Amino acid sequence: MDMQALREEQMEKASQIVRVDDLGFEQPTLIAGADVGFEQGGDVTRAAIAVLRYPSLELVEYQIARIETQMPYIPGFLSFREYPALLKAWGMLQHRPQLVVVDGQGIAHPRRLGVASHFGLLADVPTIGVAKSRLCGQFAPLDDAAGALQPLNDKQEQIGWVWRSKARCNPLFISTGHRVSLPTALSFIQSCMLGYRLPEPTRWADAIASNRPAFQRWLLQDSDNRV
DNA sequence: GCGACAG
DNA sequence: ATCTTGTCGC
Repeated sequence: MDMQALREEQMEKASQIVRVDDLGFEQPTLIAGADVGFEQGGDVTRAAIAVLRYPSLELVEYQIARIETQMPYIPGFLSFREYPALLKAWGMLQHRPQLVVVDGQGIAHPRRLGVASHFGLLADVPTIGVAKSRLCGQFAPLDDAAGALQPLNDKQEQIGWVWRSKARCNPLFISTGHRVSLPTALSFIQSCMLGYRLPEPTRWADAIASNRPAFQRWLLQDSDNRV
């Protein structure tokens, strides 16, 4: 693959990313979490999108899309590996979320186009990037207490936040995906917490993509409700 | 040249 | 990311 061409595509699309609030709603009614996993040694890419009601944060719908893996994982080029499956899952949704929390960086990326930004631009939906580790940028030492916050900076500009969502847990890396400002990205994620390290949209998407016990229990309860 | 490096 | 049991700490 032509890495230089991908790099230029990133820079071109990054210039289209909207970093200020252009949400299209006062308070959202439906939000979503998106996560991607892999099967069969990496040959199959699986994207899960969970739709939650806001602000109650109950799960109302989920979709799982599976496609043949298109690209290897290369740091800085994750979005090209993950967005095709994400777009497929997005197209399968019966509900239309007004904002999507994507597992990965938004503009906290060397060329300011992490997977959250890339997906948000292609789907034309407001997105926020929530990553579990750092890709680039620097930040001051973070206090141990839950709620500790530091700006994530790179080349004289703030590209995100480092936020300890829970005590004794590694911090989250939160950044603008698309059509959301940095302050809004942080406060919105803070309004999606229920006592765990990860915000609910991400937590549900992760549980669904990995078929976790919490998701299996929800499936049972849901089938009982339908009977 | 060397180290770092989302998922 | 994924492969996987027990184990340490609150």
